[in-house]
Amino acid sequence: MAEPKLSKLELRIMETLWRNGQASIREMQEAFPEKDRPAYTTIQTTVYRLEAKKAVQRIKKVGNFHIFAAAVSRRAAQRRLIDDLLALFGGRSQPVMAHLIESGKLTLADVKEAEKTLLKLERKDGSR
Amino acid sequence: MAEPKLSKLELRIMETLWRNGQASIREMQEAFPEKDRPAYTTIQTTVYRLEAKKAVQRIKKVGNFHIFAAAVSRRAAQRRLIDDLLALFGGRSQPVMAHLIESGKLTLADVKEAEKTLLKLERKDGSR
DNA sequence: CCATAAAACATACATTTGTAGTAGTAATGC
DNA sequence: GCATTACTACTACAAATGTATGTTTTATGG
Repeated sequence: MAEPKLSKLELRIMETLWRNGQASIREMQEAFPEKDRPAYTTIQTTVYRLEAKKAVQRIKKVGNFHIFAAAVSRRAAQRRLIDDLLALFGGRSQPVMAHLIESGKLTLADVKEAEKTLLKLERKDGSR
Repeated sequence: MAEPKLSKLELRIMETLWRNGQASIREMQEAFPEKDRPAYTTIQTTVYRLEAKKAVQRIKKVGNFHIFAAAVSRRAAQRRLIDDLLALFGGRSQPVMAHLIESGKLTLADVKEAEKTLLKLERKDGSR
């Protein structure tokens, strides 16, 4: 259970923690757009679940409210997401790339950047 | 509801249909590795749900069993998956690429290929 | 024809996720 | 010091998903 799987809503909540470093339930709630903002208790329940999954932790109490912080990094969480998706594609990246291009979400700049990173990696680490 | 969202198990079942063109429940079930193969009725229930979602349809009856075929293409289903994932990243591909590289799943060849495709697209379609 | 085997169909149930209400408790404003 | 407000803790519930059992129907082999 290295990286717990996080749901959509859980991820949206984590985003506030990742961005701010820490936050109260109220702050996490208010980070949602006024239109279509879940109830306070909805966020609360979800944060409790995140806590049960060890994805967040309480770091202190200020006044009568608790302050939470992420216990898993954005990187790790995102990595988990992508690995899960990739598994559905039999671990192959190529179809994923193809779809990204198709939907116009992948720019040439993105690709150039990736290429640069890959070349750099290859130089340092032939073992891939 | 252009493209229904398909769950992990549903996708694994669809895979058989996409690959074979058509299949009976029994065939879909037997496509799973003997080790860790869901019960016949599990597949059946899931196929029925796929039918309710209009992702598969019965095309004929042979003997006492039905033959099903996919009613959504693999491409469309995969596209939906990736769009959903991308939404979690604010629609940006870059983080996805970064993670693919990090996990060693994206080869330089994949990137070169993507680049070629992109360049070709750009020439034909400046509106992107 | 009819017993049997296979498949269909209906139903059930646990877990996860999104959603929220309610009751109790703790700060805070005077 | 106490009313009001804000937050916590507990509970509830529906939809989606994975999983399966029980019951009925349909072919099929003799």
